[in-house]
Amino acid sequence: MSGQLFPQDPTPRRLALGPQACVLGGFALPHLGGVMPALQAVLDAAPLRHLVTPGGFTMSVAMSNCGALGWTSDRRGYRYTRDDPDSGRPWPDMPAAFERLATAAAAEAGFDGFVPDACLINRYAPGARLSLHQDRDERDFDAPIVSVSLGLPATFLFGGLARADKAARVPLAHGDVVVWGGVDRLRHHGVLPLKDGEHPQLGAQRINFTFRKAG
DNA sequence: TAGTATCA
DNA sequence: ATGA
Repeated sequence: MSGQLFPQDPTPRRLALGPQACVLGGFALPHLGGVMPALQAVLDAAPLRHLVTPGGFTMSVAMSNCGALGWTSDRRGYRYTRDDPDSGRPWPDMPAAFERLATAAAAEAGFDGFVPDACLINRYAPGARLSLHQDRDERDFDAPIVSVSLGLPATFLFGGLARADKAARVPLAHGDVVVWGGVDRLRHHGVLPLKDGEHPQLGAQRINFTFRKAG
């Protein structure tokens, strides 16, 4: 039962996290046939890597990107770049299957016309985590954030505008999508350390896509 | 402060 | 496991 927010409901499942924030249970599942091969191609061209924070710590989550802009971090700070700093080449194009999934999920959550130009790919091995933070490196905060969960279940933290606000704990399963925007766009969020396990399709890992309009 | 460790 |  761990991570099963929506046990036996066959229809579109939604859980409100705020006025303009929600979880869409299992929303990504019908799209995965097109998404998984594309993911493989993206990671072949831009391998996952562990970024370093401005404070000098290596992140436990391994990251890559596709789309016109990619999120990166190093000692100089956080930013979006056109090129992969590791290869010097542009980030791989965002696969059409990725963009369709993101746009459909946003529309389902009430954000019509979402066109992401950035997809951050996060890979969580057991133990990997992401501490509470805000997404504030984008040019404007008009567009929502669309976050897709694949593989092992995880506990998502959804806090408030202030970092000290108590964060809700939301179990996320394979295929769940979280969308937040509008008045909820700058809410803090994170992921608890991933528990060990084995997923039938993805093995001992969790993959997360975070779609944004960064530029 | 997109981090970690330690200690209640 | 959870929070300071």
